[in-house]
Amino acid sequence: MAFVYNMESNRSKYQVRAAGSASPLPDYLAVLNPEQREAVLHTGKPLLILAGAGSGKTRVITTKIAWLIRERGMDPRSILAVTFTNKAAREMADRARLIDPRAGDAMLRTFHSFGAWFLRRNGSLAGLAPNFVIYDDDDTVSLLSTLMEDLSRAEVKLAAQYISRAKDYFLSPEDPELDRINYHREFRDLYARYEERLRQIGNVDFGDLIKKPVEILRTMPEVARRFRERFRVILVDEYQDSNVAQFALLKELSGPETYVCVVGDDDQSIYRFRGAEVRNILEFPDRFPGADIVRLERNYRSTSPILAVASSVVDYNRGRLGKTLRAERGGGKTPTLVFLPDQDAETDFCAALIEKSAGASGKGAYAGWAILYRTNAQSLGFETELLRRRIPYRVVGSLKFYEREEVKDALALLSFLVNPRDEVAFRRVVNKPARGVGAATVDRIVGFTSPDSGAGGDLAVTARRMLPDLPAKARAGLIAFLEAIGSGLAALVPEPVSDSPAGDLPGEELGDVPGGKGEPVLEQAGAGRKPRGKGDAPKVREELRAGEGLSVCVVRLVEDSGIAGYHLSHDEIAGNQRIANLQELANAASLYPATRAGLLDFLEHIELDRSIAEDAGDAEDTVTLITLHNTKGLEFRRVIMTGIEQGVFPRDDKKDDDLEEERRLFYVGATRAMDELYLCSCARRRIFGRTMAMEPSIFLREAGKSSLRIIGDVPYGFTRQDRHSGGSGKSGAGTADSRQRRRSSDGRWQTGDRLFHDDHGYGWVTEIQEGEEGPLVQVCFETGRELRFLSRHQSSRFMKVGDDV
DNA sequence: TAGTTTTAAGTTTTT
DNA sequence: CTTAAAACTA
Repeated sequence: MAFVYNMESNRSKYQVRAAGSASPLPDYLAVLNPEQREAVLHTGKPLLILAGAGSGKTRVITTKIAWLIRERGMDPRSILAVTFTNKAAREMADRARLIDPRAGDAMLRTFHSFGAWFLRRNGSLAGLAPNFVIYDDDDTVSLLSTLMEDLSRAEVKLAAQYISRAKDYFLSPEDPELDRINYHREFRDLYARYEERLRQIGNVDFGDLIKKPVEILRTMPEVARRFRERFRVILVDEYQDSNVAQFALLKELSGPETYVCVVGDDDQSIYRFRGAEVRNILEFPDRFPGADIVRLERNYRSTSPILAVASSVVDYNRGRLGKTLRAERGGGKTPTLVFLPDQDAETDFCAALIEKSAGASGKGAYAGWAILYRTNAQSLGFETELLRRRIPYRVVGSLKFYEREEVKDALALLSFLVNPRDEVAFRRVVNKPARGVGAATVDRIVGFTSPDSGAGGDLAVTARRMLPDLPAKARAGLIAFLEAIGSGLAALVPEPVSDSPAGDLPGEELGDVPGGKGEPVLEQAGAGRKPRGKGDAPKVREELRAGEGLSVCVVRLVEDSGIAGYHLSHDEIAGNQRIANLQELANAASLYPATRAGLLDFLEHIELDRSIAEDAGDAEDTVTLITLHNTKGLEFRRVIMTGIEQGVFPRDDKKDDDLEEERRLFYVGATRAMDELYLCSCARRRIFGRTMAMEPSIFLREAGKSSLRIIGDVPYGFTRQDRHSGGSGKSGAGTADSRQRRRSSDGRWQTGDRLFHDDHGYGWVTEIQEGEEGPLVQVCFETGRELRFLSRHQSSRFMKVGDDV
């Protein structure tokens, strides 16, 4: 059987034959190195693949999928491969299909997308209707704020984070272990009430997409059995980023017969802050007894000087599985460390460097460059400078399309259409534009809508029933809203169509939705029938055009609800852009059928994949601006890491485990570079509009100055002190020293010192405590306020003044 | 209640 | 500095 395997020609040198083997290996296996091949051909026991950066991890997974189908006669549909990002899932599917087209039938999804798929089919076992909508973090906060009215938004956000973390750790409100997340009684109650409310509404949050499937699998052995029969092979990518709940899901899905293979790199674990549990990978051999480990330690991406710098930094971490990455590429340029006076000089340096190099090389040269930074906010300066020099660029990951107000409004309308129990969506749009339906009315409606009120929790039904009892103004407004919803509903083709563009496997015999999908969710009688054109739903010029499929529904909802008109009239300048965004949303919807199922599918895809389709993105010759986190899995010929200063990278509140995570982030960033690596560090930086003095990041010292070509004004003390001999894991010593120095040069604070603070005016020091984070200065201001400061953090905000002032 | 002004607060990272 | 939330006024 002939097949075509696309591969870069320079890899042909790996086309070897297996030693001692009489028959030649097929090409797609011959290109692998011995360790890679061992990983691909491994069977029978659980397998942990420790894959260093650039060691051909994706190739191994995709090849393994193809090999299982091709050589082991495995049904593609019995293979499940989970990743963490949609991009990774797509890439994996594409590459696996290149080796064998049948791989397209394997289930390749993100953890969350798999969870949603599972719940659509089996959620009813946990009391979840199949028409649930997925709440994002914003919606979660909105819902939570209705449960804790007297708290500020910031406090609600914090609570939402705790709940999200609790679910990451597979902790329910009644779990004793919940104390580890937050030991307050109130939190436990709040969490319980939130869960109850979510259940009544019939929606799920992100955490539920993992947690609920585990609960179902644990309590229903026959469901678990069915899934274990279905999926004989489970592959997990980026395993170091999995959390406790995801581990539990993996455990429940895998029986004694299941072949489990996880791939990861403990040095690239950078999502601890959102619940990733590095121990999942560290303890894999214990949790899956008899597991084999294959190490992929040959790096094909970076030249050895680059790898040396990256490894040197991450070597300072303790608690690693430990592996030695070897560069297969010899030679190469020494990475450059650039000391710059300030961030303007930094942007200028980067732009000039790229201009000089790429401008001269011509075609395709810009695409080789990437500028990396710690926080999204840092991208602004680079954008303006690149724009000024007419250097083409693209910013990865900062497209907040689905977070825009008008888009969220439209999505809320659509969500409500699908699930009229959705309180969050209802509150968001029922009085937008203002229709006289105030908070009092909304609270009344929501209050009357209990699950057993006969309306089944349906807010639209309750609202309609309450119409006669409402004041005229509110009544008229509510009618207008219900009409708009009815109008959107009328745009849907009534008969249930079960196909979806999402590529769900056809003929899914595994746990089909009970009762079918055609169940009416919203009564279509009354308001929706009313002919339009009464003037209460003004057409928004010809700005919005409905195309195919679901876009008809989107456009009609947006126009008839008055959302489009609201945004257009509200802000003349931004309005047109907002209409354009709504149009883009409608365009995206046009790919889906105008059915209830299509709408559900559309919403699910938006919730789970926020990245906007970058079809042409790969082909374009542009510089990439990207956060360090977002670079994982990517590679560039030339990489500039910027803002490598204490306080920025690492952030200065990081210590111990968090600091180690930052160090891994450095490792991830540096190992993206194939040919050239530049590290930038500024002496001054504007933070909150204030210019602050910065120190070089401790990571720069850890990189080893002898491994770097250093240019620019080297800060005092940088070259003098080299890294500690022996290279022990003692991190943070350098920071402590420098803090000490800076503090003493300012002069220590004493009780009675008078000072001036930019925001609070004059005051005097009343007390000094030695806090964990340095001296804690208590100040009494002339305004009467008493405040405490960490002198280390705030030193530039207040200054000592003499007695004469 | 809606829209405005004032104040404060915060800048990781994401499915 | 930018943005979001609280407070205020018409």
